[in-house]
Amino acid sequence: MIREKLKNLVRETLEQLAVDAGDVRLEHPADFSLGDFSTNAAMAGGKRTGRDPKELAEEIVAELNKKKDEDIEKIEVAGPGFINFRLSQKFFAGQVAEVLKKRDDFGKNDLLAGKKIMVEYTDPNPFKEMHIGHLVPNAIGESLSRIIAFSGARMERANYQGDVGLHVAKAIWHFLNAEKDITSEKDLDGLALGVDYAAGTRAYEENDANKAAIEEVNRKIYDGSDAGVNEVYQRGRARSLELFEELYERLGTKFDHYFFESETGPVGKGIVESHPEVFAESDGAIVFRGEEHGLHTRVFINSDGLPTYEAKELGLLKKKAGEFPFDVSIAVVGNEIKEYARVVKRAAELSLPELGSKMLFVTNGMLRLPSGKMSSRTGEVISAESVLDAVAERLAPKLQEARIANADELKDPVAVGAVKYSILKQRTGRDIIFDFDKSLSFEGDSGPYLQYTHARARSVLEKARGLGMEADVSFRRDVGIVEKLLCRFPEVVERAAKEYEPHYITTYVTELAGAFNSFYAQERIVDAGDKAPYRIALTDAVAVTIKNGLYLLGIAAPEKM
RNA sequence: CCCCUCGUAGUUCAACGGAUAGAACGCGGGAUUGCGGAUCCCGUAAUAGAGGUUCGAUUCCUCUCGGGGGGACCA
Repeated sequence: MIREKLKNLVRETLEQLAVDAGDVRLEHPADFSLGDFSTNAAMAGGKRTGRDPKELAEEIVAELNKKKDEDIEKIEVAGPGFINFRLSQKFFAGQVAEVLKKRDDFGKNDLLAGKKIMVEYTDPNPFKEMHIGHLVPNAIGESLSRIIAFSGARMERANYQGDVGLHVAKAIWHFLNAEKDITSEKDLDGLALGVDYAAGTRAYEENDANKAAIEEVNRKIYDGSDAGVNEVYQRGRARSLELFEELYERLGTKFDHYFFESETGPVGKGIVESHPEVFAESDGAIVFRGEEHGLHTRVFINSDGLPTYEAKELGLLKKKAGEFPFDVSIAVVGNEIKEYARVVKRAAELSLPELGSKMLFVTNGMLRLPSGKMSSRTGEVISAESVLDAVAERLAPKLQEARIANADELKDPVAVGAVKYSILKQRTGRDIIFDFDKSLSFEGDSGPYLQYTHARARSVLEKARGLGMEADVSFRRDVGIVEKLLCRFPEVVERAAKEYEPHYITTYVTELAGAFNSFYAQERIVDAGDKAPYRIALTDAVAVTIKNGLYLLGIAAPEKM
């Protein structure tokens, strides 16, 4: 890659001049007019050797100029001592050709080659409906998965679901208590979608008799002693998982592994019990003394002998490794888990040393409405599905103008894209303000903007093809921002993979789409002039890159819209 | 009280210790009636406060103020 080439060139020259500049760093100047790459080597070197940075920069440039090849047009000193590189038209034209050669593979890199990485995300609870909050880890996890795979790793997706616990008991108790019929489709769906859970929760808080009855059901779920409970449990659980699958499909996710708390609990308990040197007994519970590690103490097995979230997490880690011997295990979890996760990781490092060090948590914030948290006016939790439906509804009028026969088919891909974009446009870990009226306008900085730009480019290409015009990178215009941005895509993907941050891709694709739209407004692509073949090639390269970028965000790229 | 985290245009977000802090929405103005106007162009406006480190700080350190999360049997 050109970056490595330039870096080596600078390194070599510094060595030759006997200048110690520490770690040589190459970056892109903030302004395209300054050049394509710049290094602060002279400033760093000047400091170490006590020399004037600008003077040293001139000396380095003089030496670099002797070595430059046809990819480099100009090397110059600017500002307080930056050395700026300007690449040649020939280089950029070559890059456009490269994009067209690689097509769907453009942007792939080998940062994680040879690594096995498991990504766990979404993590809904059976017997409850997936809510608006699940959209965040789903969008982040799916995007991370694709970025990681694009960076050369063998990646597998995992989903971890809470199929046991008090929330399940509440749902089942209410279902039985209300004498609902498990063979009724309507009752079954109500159970799966959290209707009984909500009512059960109210009953639990209402009086002690209900509370005791629900706790009794909870025990029966654990020991499987009651045939009636078992049947409702099994059917309800199965129906929940089925409904989740429908939503995963709509969102564009397909998991390779499913883990359940009913399985991780016993495994986790076993791990805790077999490591008395790590865990300690306290007030009838088994805890991990986090204070000794600058953290806080947490209970792993409660005084009833049941494993808590923390112990289950250890069990999960072991089960994951059993199914897929990973080098890194990433879990996308909510911010509120952050502090627990640190304790769990430390405990895992001590009890499962070969696995604990491979644990990594990516945290995500909440999806909030501007009015407050994530519930609607009535206080009901907003379901993930209703959010997508609402966005799709908003799109309907605009899609009437779409250039495809069945505009209805576009509703979902565009709605999902709009929602995912608003989640992935910002750094992970912070709350996302989701405003139907403002932040989700489909103009400017948005998912539909990217999809529209892609469709527009495809449409131009189709027209060119209809006229029998061929792309050709050898007829070039003056290189513009579009070309310069195009060849940065692979390094953007690499950075996103290195930092586990999808938003770098979002920012980049938006910038590229903007640059292309400006280009489109200024120059006619398909015309009789001799520059048309190059412009067609450039348009194709942009379409390929936007499509790949959208893919990495988990957003569809329709041919028309 | 302790730990973590975040404070950037009116709003929602960017900025790998670097050059004039960059977009979008909003607001104001405009686009030779030519490939898709869900577009493009111009303008408007910001680093919470005070110190420190550095040639250079939105970024690192300290304190203050403000928001969010966590602090033993729920996740």
